[in-house]
Amino acid sequence: MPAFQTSPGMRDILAPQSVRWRRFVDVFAEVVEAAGYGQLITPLLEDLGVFTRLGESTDVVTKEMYDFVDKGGRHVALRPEVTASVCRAFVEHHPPTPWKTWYAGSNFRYEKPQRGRYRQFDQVGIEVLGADDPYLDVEVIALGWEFYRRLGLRQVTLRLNSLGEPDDRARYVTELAAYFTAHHAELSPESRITLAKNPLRVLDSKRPQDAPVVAGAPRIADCYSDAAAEHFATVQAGLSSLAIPFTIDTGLVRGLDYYRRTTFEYQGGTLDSAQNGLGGGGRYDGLVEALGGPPTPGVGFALGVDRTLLACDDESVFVAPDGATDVFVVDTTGGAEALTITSALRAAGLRAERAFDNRSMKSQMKAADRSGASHAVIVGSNELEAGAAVVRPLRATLVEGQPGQSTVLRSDLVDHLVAHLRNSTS
RNA sequence: GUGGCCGUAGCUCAGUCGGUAGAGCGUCAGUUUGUGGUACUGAAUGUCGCGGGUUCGAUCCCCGUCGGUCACCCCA
Repeated sequence: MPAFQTSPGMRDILAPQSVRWRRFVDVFAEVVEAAGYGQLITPLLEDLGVFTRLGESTDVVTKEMYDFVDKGGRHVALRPEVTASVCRAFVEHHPPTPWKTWYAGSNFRYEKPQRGRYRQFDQVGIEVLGADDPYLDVEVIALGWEFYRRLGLRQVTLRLNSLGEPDDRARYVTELAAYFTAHHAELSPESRITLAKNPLRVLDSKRPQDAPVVAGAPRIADCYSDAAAEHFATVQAGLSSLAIPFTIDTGLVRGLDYYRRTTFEYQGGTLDSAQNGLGGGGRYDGLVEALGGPPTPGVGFALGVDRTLLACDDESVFVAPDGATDVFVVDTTGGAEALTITSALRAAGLRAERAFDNRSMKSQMKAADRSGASHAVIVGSNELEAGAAVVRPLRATLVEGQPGQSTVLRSDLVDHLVAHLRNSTS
């Protein structure tokens, strides 16, 4: 057993999985940059206060934060999400609005790890600050939808809700609290505790015991102001005009309690219900203000990389691209030839590999085969003397009695291979 | 944080009614010595998660611990 291993809920991601990981971010960047979003890179570490502004009733802030006092006496924390950092950056740099940003990176939450739930986990997301337009909500939701489509995911569903204006929401929470208090005895013990902290979250309960009470609860829709109702109607109409299917879920209450108006969540159809939330987001306000800025509306989402990748696995979609090399250089004369040949091939833009430790011809050929290279370049003592090399196709030699290999002068080798590979790939 | 299940070679797992352990895959090397996908032969690798207890003796029983997993919770 190794003396050290990764901390709970944290892990190493090796190739080829890491390749897929990077591709994932690349695809996301392609989708959102096509819509004019610019990447924002923020520190993993922020002043604790940046995150406590997220709200007192969220476990993410109150119980799950990695916080500590640094050597300078500052109370800092590893970010549990990045929306707060985006708002902090907005206040710090006051960019022109609407400010459209995207990000990708790790977040930290001290939770009990499970599959699809890690203490260090990655998210990609977008945030737009400074615009109130319902069509912006539609754009944001549509970009997430388009991203899943680009990955190849088919079984994603979109759940949508509106929490109304802050006043509506406050009024609703009061009504809800009164209702649940009246049905206190019917609630599960866990939900009673939740009720005291945040009545909205009781709607999220997955315990069967709570189902009847939750089903009879007042609806947020009845509390909408005219403005909120109109905003929500426009969002729905916009999604419909883009042919993006959604279902209204009045029980959809996002975890962080800064949301108002539109909230949404993408769910994976193949995942178990406990971990089926692929990503989600919504409209929020008050956050920029809480961080010392002017009143500024915001909207955005964050998508979990792990869960989305799990969903991709279930649908056998977005498989890791193979890092196949083009040419594998076999050198049985000591390795110096392989050094110069691979170097020249790489300079010419080809992916070239070689063997080390002066292994046997057979061993090197095996490695060449495994590398996925389409051609092997073979240099033995004969070739070395003749100033040449053997070029052997590795994938086409299945034909009986046709080795198909040729001897090429070293001076022509690179050009020969470049021409050859261009032909076979196009 | 609470509860259930699990923890044996790099990977997937078998096994010992308690006497320190195996398979497949993978890796490496060979199969008359300059050429890869199949086949054959052979080899290496495990403190049987860790600590303690019971026992003449534990990988197998008991306790604890750590890690994983599932549910709750939370959320991505």
